[in-house]
Formats: sequence, C-alpha cells, structure tokens
Amino acid sequence: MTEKSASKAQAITSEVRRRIVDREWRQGDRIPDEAELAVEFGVARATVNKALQLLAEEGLLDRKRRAGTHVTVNPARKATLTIPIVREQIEGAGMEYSHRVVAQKRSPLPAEAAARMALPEGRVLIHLRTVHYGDGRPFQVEDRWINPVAAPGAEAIDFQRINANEWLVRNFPWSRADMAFSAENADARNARLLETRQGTALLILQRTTFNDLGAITSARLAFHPGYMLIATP
Amino acid sequence: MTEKSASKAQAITSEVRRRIVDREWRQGDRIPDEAELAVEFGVARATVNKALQLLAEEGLLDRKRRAGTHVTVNPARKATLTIPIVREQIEGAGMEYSHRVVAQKRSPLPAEAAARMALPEGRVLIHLRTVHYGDGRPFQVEDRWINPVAAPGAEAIDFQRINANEWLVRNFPWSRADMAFSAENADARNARLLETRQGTALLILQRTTFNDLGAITSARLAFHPGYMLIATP
DNA sequence: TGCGAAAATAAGTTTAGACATAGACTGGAA
DNA sequence: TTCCAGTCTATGTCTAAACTTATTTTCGCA
Repeated sequence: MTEKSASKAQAITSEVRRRIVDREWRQGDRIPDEAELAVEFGVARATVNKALQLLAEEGLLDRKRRAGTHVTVNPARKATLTIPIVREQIEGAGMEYSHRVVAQKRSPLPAEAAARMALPEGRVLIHLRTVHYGDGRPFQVEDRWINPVAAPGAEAIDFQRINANEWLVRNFPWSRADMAFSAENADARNARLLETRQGTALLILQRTTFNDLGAITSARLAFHPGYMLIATP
Repeated sequence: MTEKSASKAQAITSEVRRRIVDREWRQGDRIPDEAELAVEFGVARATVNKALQLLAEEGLLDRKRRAGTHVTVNPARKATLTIPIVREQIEGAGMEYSHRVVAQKRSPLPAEAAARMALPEGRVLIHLRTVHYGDGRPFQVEDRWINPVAAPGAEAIDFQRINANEWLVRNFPWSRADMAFSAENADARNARLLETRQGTALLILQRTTFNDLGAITSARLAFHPGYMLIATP
C-alpha cells in the first residue's frame, strides 16, 4: 500500500486509483475480483467492496455482477457544486454582507416561471427582487417566486429584515431540486442593479425546489460580471 | 417504513429523509442514535450507519461522535454535474455530430492558461481550436492546450480525425481536475465560429486536468447562445 | 446448429460482534 | 473559579460469514 490514510478502505481506494492513473490497469481492463484484492491487501471482502464502490461512484470503475470490475473506458466527468448561502459566500470572502429588497409583492406567475415550478400560469405568488452586496458592491441579483401553499407563513414575513434564501432553507427542506446554468446579456434593469452596462454577459443560475406540496420556490440568480463559479470534483 | 426500495439501507434513507422533509424532525433536532434506529427498523446497526452516512453526504444530517446526529440547520445546496463527451451529448439529443479543427499548432502558453495549468508562461504546448456541431449548427467552441509532457504521444496525433477530448479521456486518466463556470461576451472570433453576433452572452466552462506529471490539458468551452447546463442534485 | 435450462460466478447486501476514536462531560486539584 | 485529566458515549471502521441477485457460461436436447 503506497498511501497512508485514515482507513483501510481509503487506502485501498487510493492505491487502486494510483494503479489506474499510472496505467498499470488500463482503460477497459478487468481488475482482480474483490476476493483476490481482499487477500492481496489483507482485509475483509466488505472493505474492498466499500473501496471499489467509491471508485465506481466517481466513475473510474464499472462494476457488474458476474462480469467483474473493469476500468471505465470513457469516464464521464463529474463535478460537485456547492451553492452556499449568499451571505456566507460573501462573508467567507472577507467582505461585509448587505442586501436590499428592490420589490416584494404578490403577482401572477409569468409563463416561464410557471413552467419551472409546474404551476398554472397566472397563479398569484410572492415575488421578490433582491440585490446582494459585498462591501457595498453588487454581487448578485436574485429574482425569486415563493409559493405560499408549499411554504406556509411566507406571506407574513418581512424579507427586508430576513434574507428569503436563508428563511426558506432553514424552514422548508426540499425533496427535489432542479438547477441550471446559462449566460445572458444584462437587460436594462439588471445592468442598473449590478452597476454595469447593458449587454454585459452575466452568469445565470436558476434553481427550483419542491416538497410534497409542490414547488416551494424558484430563484433566478444573476451574478456580477466576471464572476466565476468553481466546482470541485 | 413507507418506502419500498431495493435495499434496507435505502428504505431507511428514504424514511429518514421523509421525516425531515415532513418536519417530524426539525432543523437542529438531534435524532435517535444508530442503536435506537436499528431497533426501530429491525436491522443491524451497520445498516443504519450506511443509511445515515448517505444522508450526511447529501448534507441533510450532521454527525459527530459522541454528540450524535442532528438535522442540518443550513443545508448547503449540493449539485452534481455530469459533463459528457461532446459527441455523446449531441448524439444523445438525437442530432448528428461533426467537428472541425480550426487550428492545431505548437504555441507558447499565454499567461492566463499558464496560471490555470501551473506551468511557466511561454512554455510551448499543443494548441487546438475546435468547433463542435450538432446537425451542422455550431454547438460549442473548444479552445484547448495539451501538455505533451503529461500526455506523451499527443504530438503525433491528428486531431482532425480523432476528437481531442475523447483521445485524452481514453488515454490519460487524471488524479485532479479543476472546473469553473463563467459568462462572457462573444468576441469577434467566437461570434463567427458560433454563427452569432459579437457581444452575445456565452456560457463558458473551463476545465484543467492533472496527473503526476503535471497538467495534462486545459480546455475552455464556449457554448452556443441560449445553452443551458442542467445539474442534478 | 440453435436454443433454453441449469450452473457458476462476482458483485450487492446484511448481520452480529468487536474495537477505535473524537469529543462532550465530570469531578477534583490548583 | 479555572483548568486539566479521566470517563463515557455515539459514531467510525472492520471482520467473517452468510445469503441474494444479475449475468455469463455451459451443456444437453431438439
């Protein structure tokens, strides 16, 4: 075993990964079965199983009953994104957080948002537009619809005082979430709110969450120009 | 148990998730310990452990030795992105794939790419610019640097014939990868290659992979206007 | 030769039991 | 009161053994 690790399973994971990266085991090769590796590493088969399942989730191995374990030929590239709460993200960067609610009112749902939330167009929901600032400079414009049916109590909240994002996250766990990235030229309003020129390219993140009662909320976040979102593998 | 699932551990995962979503167990609450749940569900403690570890990875539970298991107060929103091989992505959408190599030559590395790859500026690498098409319409512009030190054999490949992405993925497993999203206004060249107007907002995905010998390749993908990248939770 | 049933195999899952360990708690010494 | 050392506890990990199940392989029969 070349790697020292907290656990035996981790050590085996590292060693197998090394053999793949160093091409001792090549793409498409069948690797020894769990029982053999258990003997080689001097551990129980369950431990090898755990290690190999990890690598299979990562996409490095393909495992099939009876057929054995093979090194994946075309590993799909997976990445995990962690979307922190805006305030934590800004404070984590050492800046002072503030936010301003530009609009809060009950409005009929437009077609696009209705499709995302699987609700009928025209249904009256709570509509919020908020700008989040770091050290007084605009960081993100949030355009959010909240469904009071799935998030009871939302009508009574003053989102000037409590960040909608945090209130929802703390009070309404979701069972399903959709998320999508895109790019968009800033329209007049977003340009003004983000203090940039109209037409500037903005990174857009759309996110809708659901619970048993339907869509809880759908947010459309426009980041300030030049923002880069980092993903970890 | 409300859910039927392939395995007992999965069934417990679903049931615990349900209790959290239905707010039987609230944010911050301490939940019964593994031994108690094992009795309740009539399984071994190891099975409960597996189920709860899954939910902890998902970010729904916080687990600490001796302190027990608590429902996460501010669940960080995690999403997994799968970046497929372009060709598979296009063919998967039912379109016919084609690509065109606009430029392939050895060039000195510019500062920006050098930083991403942790290589000295000016080092001579292989530089490729490729357009990927679906049904003849531009889908993505790829701007790629390949390091022949970490990817030996790359000099000899004719990337007109073999897609660089696929050749690298099949031949050079990586041990680390960086990935970032951003938005950018199309410059004259990208506008021409993507058959759109200059200034149009484009979604940009940058990706750099490394092995023991250093950076293998760094790619900068510009998607066609309007493209949305979907993430699954 | 072709086909379908039966056997074989490798991974998937579970269990009971054991020990390891982080970290919260306690009680006593300074 | 403060702090430190020791105790306790819930999770973390591992094991050996058994059973389950998807899939491939084999083999006998038509």
